[in-house]
Amino acid sequence: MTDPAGPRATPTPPTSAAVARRAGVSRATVSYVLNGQAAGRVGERAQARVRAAAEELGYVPHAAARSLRAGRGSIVLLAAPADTVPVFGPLLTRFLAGFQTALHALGYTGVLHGAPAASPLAAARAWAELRPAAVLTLHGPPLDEPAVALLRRAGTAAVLTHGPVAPPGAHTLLLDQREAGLRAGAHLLAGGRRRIGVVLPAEPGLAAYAEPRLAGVRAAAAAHPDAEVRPLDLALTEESAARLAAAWPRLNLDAVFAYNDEYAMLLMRALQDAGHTIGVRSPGEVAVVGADDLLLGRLLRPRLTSVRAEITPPERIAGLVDELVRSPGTPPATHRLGTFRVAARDSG
Amino acid sequence: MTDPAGPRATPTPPTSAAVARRAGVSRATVSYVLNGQAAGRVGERAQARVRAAAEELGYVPHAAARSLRAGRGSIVLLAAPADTVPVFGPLLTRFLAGFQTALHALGYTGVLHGAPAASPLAAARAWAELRPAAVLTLHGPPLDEPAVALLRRAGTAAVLTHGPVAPPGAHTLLLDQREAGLRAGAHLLAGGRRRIGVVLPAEPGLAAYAEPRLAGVRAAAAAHPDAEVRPLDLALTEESAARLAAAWPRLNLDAVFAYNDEYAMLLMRALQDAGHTIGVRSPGEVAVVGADDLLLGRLLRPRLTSVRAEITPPERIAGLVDELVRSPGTPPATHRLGTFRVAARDSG
DNA sequence: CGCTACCACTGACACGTGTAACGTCGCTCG
DNA sequence: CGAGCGACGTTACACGTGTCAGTGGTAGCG
Repeated sequence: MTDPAGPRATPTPPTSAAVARRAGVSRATVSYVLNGQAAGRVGERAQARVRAAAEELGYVPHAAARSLRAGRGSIVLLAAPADTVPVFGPLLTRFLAGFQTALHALGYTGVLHGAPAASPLAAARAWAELRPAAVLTLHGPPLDEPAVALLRRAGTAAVLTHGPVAPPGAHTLLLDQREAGLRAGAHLLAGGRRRIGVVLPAEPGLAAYAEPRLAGVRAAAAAHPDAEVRPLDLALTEESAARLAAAWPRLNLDAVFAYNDEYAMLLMRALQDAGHTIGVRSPGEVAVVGADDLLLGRLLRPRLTSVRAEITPPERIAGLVDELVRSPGTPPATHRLGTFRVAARDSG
Repeated sequence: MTDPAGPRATPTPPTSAAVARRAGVSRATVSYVLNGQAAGRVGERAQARVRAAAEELGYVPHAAARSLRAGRGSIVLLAAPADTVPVFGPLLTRFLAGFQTALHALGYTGVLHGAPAASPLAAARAWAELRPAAVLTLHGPPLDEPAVALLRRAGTAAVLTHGPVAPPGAHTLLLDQREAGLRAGAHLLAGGRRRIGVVLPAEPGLAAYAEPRLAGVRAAAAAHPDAEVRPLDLALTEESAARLAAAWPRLNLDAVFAYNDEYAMLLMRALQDAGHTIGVRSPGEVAVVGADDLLLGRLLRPRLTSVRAEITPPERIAGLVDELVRSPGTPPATHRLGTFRVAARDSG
């Protein structure tokens, strides 16, 4: 373990004891000063000396030691199985940035960890090792019961998971995917469409989203006795889209709600290439509605109609997390993560 | 701090001492067994008892205590200023997923942290608190000298930062953006184009990439005395693209290399809407080359030509990190993160 | 002058873990 | 029979931090 090659390979980070020695005070005094507990306990001069010493040595407190002592850590873990990370859309990444900033302001360290998806329990173990103050999932398969139990047992004060309903002990972050389908379906039905295809992505991580969206469309269609809803499988490749477009005449549909703007654009282009017309002006056209309202959806012609999630401001969620961490007895509840709205354009 | 509302709010996580009590052995024995150091020290029966007890209690080691004892932590920090996180493209997120999995296999915990961008030094402080085994940046403004010094002083064994050249003490991860420009420029020149516009994104975080790409195009043009290269500003909005398209005739260009497929598509659509033709078949057409080779680039017509980065497999980078962590004396060097290649399609 | 109150600090402990050093058996060999 | 020796465990310390309980010393007050 001792490496003769390294000259002074790891020059031992400065500790609070080093700061104390340099400032000529005790270690306790250093701690009080650097944590703002010095009022009425430590004189001005001593405080100044401590601060100067800390600055000169480049002292940075050791988070591990601190959270060991404090009993609870200060890190907030945004957990995501590794294979779902690539799926992160611009919406989520934008939220993520704001969230981490907000957490920082509250004294936490927000961190994103994509564990290997092999076993969800193994992932939870890896997360539990960090003894995070809170764990949230926004994406991918939600935490299951054993995972939540493990985390709770490891002292995690707040566990929040997305999905329709969280296992016992965990709070629910609700971005009701059903609502997305409901809005899209209602929009298409109001436009006179009755035979609606719903694109289900073939990518495995996304089924958890696609199912409730499909259910939402079905719920919207229930109000119209003559409406018909049919699921369609589509992978994110040109070949897959071409296959679906080739089969289109047999399907006898007049509208599609795609899982995503990307899927929508892919399919729309394939339909156009197969000779179909996209839009809602005449009954012969195919109406297409996507989701996420990507900028690129406006580049195709006609412009893509899209269901957009309006996410709760990240500061609000950060505040919620803080609250839950500080009063860990709070009974689990459901918290809205956002709502959906249709951005109507030309395609549907 | 004591919360009367919480019944048994935090049921104190099980420690190795609890496992030891339950198994009827000492704490040291537990440690040996659970870390695989039991060969020849602990009998089979005792090992079995320890493992069973750990399982029953749901014991998970406390990473903070462990890294406190070990001196160095096991977390590998992927650092990114918060405002650059939304810019993560599919390439990087895909890399990220594989990287975290590979790190996990090597015994590290890979974690992504977007610190508030306010002060780069403050961000480095936040990172240093975690005493990570390694810190890398792939994106955004690279680490500067004080940040690297702070991290090194905090005991971080390996600091790797992207960008043309790393500050002293840090390794360089090279994804040579100049090369992207070089390839795109060479491709356009080989296709007969001579007056090349280069799109510089108005978004602030991206200047660090855009500059060297521009330089690369200039370098490619240097071989042709009659070639001309002109920078163009463009924001990622339809209005900005329309403005640029309106000014197009005055610019007298016959090709564009855009920062990104997104920028490329945006501009391409705006040019088309302004009556220009995209392609390379006739001299009157405008050749467009993007970057990143997004699937969506193939949906527009003509299909978008693109410069694609071929990123080093994440396992390789993870192995490199492990190597550097284990022999911290290694003098800083430059490591290739990938190379660029042109995916030629119809637009340029 | 005695008592209290306050100030400016310090000593010491606990948090959970890994591991080097140190027993304690039971057995074998000289 | 004692010494030596594996096999099997344990005792004890260190890591860096936060904070409770003191501890002198000085000043205020009756």
